[in-house]
Amino acid sequence: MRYGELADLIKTDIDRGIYIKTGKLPTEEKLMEKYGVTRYCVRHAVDILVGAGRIIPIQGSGMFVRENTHHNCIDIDVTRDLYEEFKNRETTTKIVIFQLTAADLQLAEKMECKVGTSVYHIKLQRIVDDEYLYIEESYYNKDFVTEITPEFAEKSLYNYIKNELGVNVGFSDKMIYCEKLNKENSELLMLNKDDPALVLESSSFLSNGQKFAFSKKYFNYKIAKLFHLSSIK
Amino acid sequence: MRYGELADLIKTDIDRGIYIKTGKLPTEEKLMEKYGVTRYCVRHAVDILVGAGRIIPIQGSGMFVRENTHHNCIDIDVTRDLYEEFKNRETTTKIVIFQLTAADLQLAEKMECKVGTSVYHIKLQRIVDDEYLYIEESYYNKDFVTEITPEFAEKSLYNYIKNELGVNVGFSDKMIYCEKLNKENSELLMLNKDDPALVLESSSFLSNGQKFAFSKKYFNYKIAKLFHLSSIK
DNA sequence: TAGTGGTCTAGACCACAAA
DNA sequence: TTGTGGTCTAGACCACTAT
Repeated sequence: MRYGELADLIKTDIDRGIYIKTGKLPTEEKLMEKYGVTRYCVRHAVDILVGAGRIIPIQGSGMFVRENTHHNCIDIDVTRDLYEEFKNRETTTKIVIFQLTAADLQLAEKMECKVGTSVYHIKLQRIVDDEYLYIEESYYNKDFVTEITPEFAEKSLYNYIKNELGVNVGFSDKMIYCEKLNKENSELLMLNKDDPALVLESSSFLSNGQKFAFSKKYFNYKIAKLFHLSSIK
Repeated sequence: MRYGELADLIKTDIDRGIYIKTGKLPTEEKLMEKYGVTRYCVRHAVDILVGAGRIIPIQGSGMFVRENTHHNCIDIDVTRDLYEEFKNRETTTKIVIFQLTAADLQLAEKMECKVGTSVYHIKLQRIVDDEYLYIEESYYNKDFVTEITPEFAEKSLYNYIKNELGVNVGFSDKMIYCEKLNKENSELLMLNKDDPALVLESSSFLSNGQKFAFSKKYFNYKIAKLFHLSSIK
């Protein structure tokens, strides 16, 4: 078994709550026995969950599980695929803009591509549990993301791009700030002009470093909270 | 050499720009030779920088360096010690509140401590390059953070707590959202009431899981941007 | 002192990218 | 095909926690 798979198994167990009583994982040795793997595999699997903030290992004491107490909050690292994140909730998507355009100077700069490159431009509203949670305006370089349809844009574009189009997603930069809503966007969020918005800008790159997407999400400041867990060295 | 030390060395080299020409690190083998360490050490050191988003390793191709293009932005993971982050810039701190109080019910809940526990309560303004960048209101459980003085509160409390008091800092939770400023805080940021604020709430825990600090930073929405780099598995 | 996680060695072979 | 990073083995010993 690969350590990535083991990490998924352990994460599933944690989410199922089977370690809630003790508050900690079995020892490394017991995990080795339980899954029939070597220590290498166990440690690397655990490392993944440590990086995600789900496990706090304490030398000499054990590997403590952090139950996720942040309900109704959005993990910064999953904002790439909020459709998936909200799959167990009542989610509606309304597409406001869906078009293929040629990049002008400004867009070309933002997308790090040549002027004139074909770029998908999508804008949508996401309503979760009857609340207007966020609006998203995104751009995809057609050289890499060759074919998008509105049907997929409504759902998980990330999954589609990665699995159907076989795009090699590598890494992403995120920027978080706050600004006053303009009239148009405020109406799309059922808020008032000049109300605050939590803005999350995201640039996505292929594993070879080429930028293939840029998106800007405007979260409803009344309900949206992002969270981020981290261990400190 | 420990892999943590090696990570620091490599990071320093990256920051000094010695890999700017090639855009990538030497191969693992060359790093092994250069520093006289084993592959274990090199890989673990690199892992740390990969986790921090500074290196993108591509199998078969090399370890590419991501130059940090986010000037004037604040890495989410360094918000624990912004004094250190801004040490090369003109930074002024004004303390608004500095007191030792007994936790009431509300504060006890926030600090996950007993009612009546002694808690430091500090509120300050941070002015960077003549701009009112943020205000911070923080609470420290005196059971763990035994002695704080205003002099240290003005500077790097994180360093002081970790190195002078020997507190075993383990991990932290962060929550990011957006709200309208009240009158008092808006004045401390030289903004207007009901202007937006980017809020970063942070809970800090000892490595044994006990909560020792809670803080809330209100960033000036006109100038503050947070960023976060991540690789995607 | 016993048990737990952390660091490290010295290898082997695999998977992927570029030439 | 070659060079690169990724996965893995089978150990050893260290550092810290709890008792």
